[in-house]
Amino acid sequence: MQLYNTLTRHKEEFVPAGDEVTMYVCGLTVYDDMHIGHALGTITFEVLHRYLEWRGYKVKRIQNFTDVDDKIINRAQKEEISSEELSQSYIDAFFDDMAGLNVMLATEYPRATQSMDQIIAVIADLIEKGFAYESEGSVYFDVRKDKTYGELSHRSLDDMLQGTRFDPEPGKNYPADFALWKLSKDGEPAWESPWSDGRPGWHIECSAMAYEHLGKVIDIHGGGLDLVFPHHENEISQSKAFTSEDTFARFWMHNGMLRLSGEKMSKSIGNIVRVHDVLADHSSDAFRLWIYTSHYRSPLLYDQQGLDVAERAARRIRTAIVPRDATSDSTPLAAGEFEDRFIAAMDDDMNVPQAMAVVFDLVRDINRSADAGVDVVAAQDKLRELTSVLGLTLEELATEAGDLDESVIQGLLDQRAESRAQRDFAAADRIRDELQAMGVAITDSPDGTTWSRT
RNA sequence: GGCGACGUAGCCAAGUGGCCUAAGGCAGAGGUUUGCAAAACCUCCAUUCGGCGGUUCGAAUCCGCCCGUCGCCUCCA
Repeated sequence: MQLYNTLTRHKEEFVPAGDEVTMYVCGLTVYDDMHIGHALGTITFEVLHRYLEWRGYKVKRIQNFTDVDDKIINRAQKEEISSEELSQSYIDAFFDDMAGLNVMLATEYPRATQSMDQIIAVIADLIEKGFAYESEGSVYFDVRKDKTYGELSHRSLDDMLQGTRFDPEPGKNYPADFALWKLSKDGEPAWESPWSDGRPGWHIECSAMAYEHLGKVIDIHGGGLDLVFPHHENEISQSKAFTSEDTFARFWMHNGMLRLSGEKMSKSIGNIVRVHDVLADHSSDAFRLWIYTSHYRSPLLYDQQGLDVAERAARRIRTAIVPRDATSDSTPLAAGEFEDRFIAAMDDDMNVPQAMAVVFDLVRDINRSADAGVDVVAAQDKLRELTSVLGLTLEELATEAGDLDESVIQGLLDQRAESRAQRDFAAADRIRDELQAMGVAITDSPDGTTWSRT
């Protein structure tokens, strides 16, 4: 499988270093609801996980929660609850959204606050090795000690300093140095350390947790494109300093940003669409199919209509797995060619849009063959298999009809069948409209009438 | 200012030197089927890939310039 590696800016053949694929994905800072940009990134790496497993690899995927951070502290103070309560409530919400999106969970979800011993040990080691220094109760990483600093974002320290958005902190020896440990003010969450009662900087938790759960060198490190600099750059630097290895992650993968009205969807800009809101009137399949129209490294523009379009596309796939009777003796439809094409697409840097094109080609072939009476059972099984690799459920969106008494629907259907038998089509159509208004779509066929939720 | 990405049909979007007279989804047109629908199936729907030059036997794909959009440059998925 070829994967694009941000480090080398090329697609490279991916082979795990050991028996299982080790994957670390930067997760959320839990101070607010999850928005669909977070879902885009999460699903990108979840699909990679599903695909690698389907191809026979064992995968260990770790996704962290940043549950100590200035924004969490501020928000908790505003709501007059503890930081723990606040972050826990958003972690709970996160798992609700994961279930709603049919996301296969990661192997583990470590939290910064539960990895404090490990974080402090790494920082102490970095000081001992001379890569970090203490200053006024805080600890900073000395980026000038790392001659390869900038290798991921492909820029030199000089380039970075030209950015001029540096707000030099008094304790730093050098503006580009970053905090490993921060002294906490009164009333802020704090952990005991050799340097002060404080809390970890943002970057160190990922290195410490990756090391703790996956080892010194990991196969794949993932996250959003906006994390390349400084977050992942700093992770590489401090991790290499700590482990003395010449690399931290063999592959760095970054997904494109979700945009809303031209701008990146971001909590700080405030142009947010919550996962929860999208799932209120769209199936997870529709959300995924919408995402799957574009490649994971491309930016994606939020589009309400795009979700509606995807809903119809989802229905098209669901229709193709409805059981069909074979009435012909001809050879059953084989799906091997489609599977080969699916694999070829996915092996090319997870080209999910291409893989979806294959899926839709299979859908057409199933419908065509089934109409001709050909046995499509095996092909339908293959369709289910391939779509499940992409996390599709092929289940209908539960709507108000879900709360309806099915006997009521059946009663109306019986009435309509009676009307049709008497060729009173006006009455039959009235009942059909009535059902439609309830969210029930009906389909007549020679074998009778079936219904589904819309 | 520095680094980088993108611009393909009405919309979304794949394709990055010949298999492209360019996937797939949605929308649209005609047809089959149906009491009528819906769904499904068949046919059609970009001689063309932001613009202008260049390299090449050959370019949507490589190079240059221009126009437009976006990301990162210590909050960010």
